[in-house]
Amino acid sequence: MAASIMLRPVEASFSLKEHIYGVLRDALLELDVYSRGTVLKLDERRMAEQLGVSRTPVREALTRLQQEGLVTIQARKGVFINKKELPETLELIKVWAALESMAARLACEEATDEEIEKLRRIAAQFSQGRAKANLNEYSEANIQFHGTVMRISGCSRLQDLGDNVFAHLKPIRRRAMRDATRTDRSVVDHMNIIEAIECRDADLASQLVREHTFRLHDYLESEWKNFVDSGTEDSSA
Amino acid sequence: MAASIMLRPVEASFSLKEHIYGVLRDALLELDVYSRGTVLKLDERRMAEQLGVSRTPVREALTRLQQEGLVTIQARKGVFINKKELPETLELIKVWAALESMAARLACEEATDEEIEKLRRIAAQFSQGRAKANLNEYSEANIQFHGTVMRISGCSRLQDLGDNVFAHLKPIRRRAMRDATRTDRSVVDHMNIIEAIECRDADLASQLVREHTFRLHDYLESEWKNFVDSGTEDSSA
DNA sequence: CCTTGGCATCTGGTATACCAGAGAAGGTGC
DNA sequence: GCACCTTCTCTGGTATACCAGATGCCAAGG
Repeated sequence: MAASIMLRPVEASFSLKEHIYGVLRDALLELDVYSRGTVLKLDERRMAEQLGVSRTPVREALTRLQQEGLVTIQARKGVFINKKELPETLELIKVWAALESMAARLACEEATDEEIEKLRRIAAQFSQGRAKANLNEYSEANIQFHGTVMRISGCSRLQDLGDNVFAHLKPIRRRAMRDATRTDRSVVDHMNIIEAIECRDADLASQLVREHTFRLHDYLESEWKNFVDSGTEDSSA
Repeated sequence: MAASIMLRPVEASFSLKEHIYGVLRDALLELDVYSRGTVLKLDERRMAEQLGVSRTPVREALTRLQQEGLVTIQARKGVFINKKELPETLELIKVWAALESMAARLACEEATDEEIEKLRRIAAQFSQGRAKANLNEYSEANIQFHGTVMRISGCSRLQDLGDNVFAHLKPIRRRAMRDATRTDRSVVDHMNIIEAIECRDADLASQLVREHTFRLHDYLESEWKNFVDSGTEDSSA
């Protein structure tokens, strides 16, 4: 006792391996792999040195990153950042559509009135006008919206996988956000989705989410060239 | 020039880490975690010794296995096999339903006539009667069927995730296979799914696959107690 | 100038040593 | 006999040393 100062327990089971995994992952997801000149090769030793740790935790992190699809490790060659080209990106979107449309379906059964209210609140943060005015804010609300749908589904596995896919698409979403036409459409979509969930219309909610996501799919399919910096002649095979 | 003998490249980059990952994964998936008395704790050192390698490749494999959800690594405690209880299993099935119903939808657009023919051939391997007569054979064809639908979708990411989920459900499927009533129903379902794909009816195909998968969901929900050996008092929280 | 063989070097893979937390076992004092 | 404290051991985490394949440079030979 004695004075009984409050000490919050040190973050339980902190480990370098975990920490470094997070750092690398964030860095990779934030990295603009589409601009020219981005270095695609990583160096275990250099990274370990920069982080002030040995190679071991770095390697464990890289192994996980590889399994997650962010990098490719080639024996005695090196670690390479997986540059996402159009086909991979479109596949990710399809997976995302699969997961979130199922989440919306489940949400129709599981959602409480409070949860639906929360969705409304998130969506209400941006009218069509405000969305265009403050893209960052809108982007944040957008992420929250989709995350909330996933959570309401009550299926944590669905949510985890969805978050993962979502993270991979983050750089893309950031770039796609600029298009004002899409923003408007997106706001309307969200409202319709909420209504479908409120009506407990699982088929409709599922369909709306799927169509909403596929709009991003089709948009990218036609506008991809504007996403990679002009003049990139990298795509060989 | 000059004779030009054909030489196939030696097996590309074999590594212990990869091999051990496969071995452990297969062992874990094959392991009957539902019977009493199954040891849930693993020992890095013992495993490394048994496999005749150092701890390093074993640890890398375990890290990947953890990310995959098969084991949980607790610092200074041990590595534990993740015993799948009913809730987790039901979540897996929902994810599976999400992935495969999307795959069926995509298959309606992508499938060539040959691919549909292949589906028919797989399904034709077992009539309702033969399915019951030879469960192993039916099981194999069943796996092939679902795998083929995923592949036809043309979305490799969908396929990979699906395979992974499918693998986790393998022990469950094996046990659920015994129920003759379900077998009959399953055969009919598959035929209907093929027809929907052939008619390019994406909504229908998607719906049929989803309902087919959810039949397993509901079945487990009601029959789970018969899957774990009677008398297991393990489920605490 | 082009080919070719060898060497220097870079990179991930593997083995091993050591660390510290967690838990159980056993001893000690009441 | 019971509670508490010490200590011992087991476990994963981390650092480090060494290995072998992959690559590229460079020089010798045609």
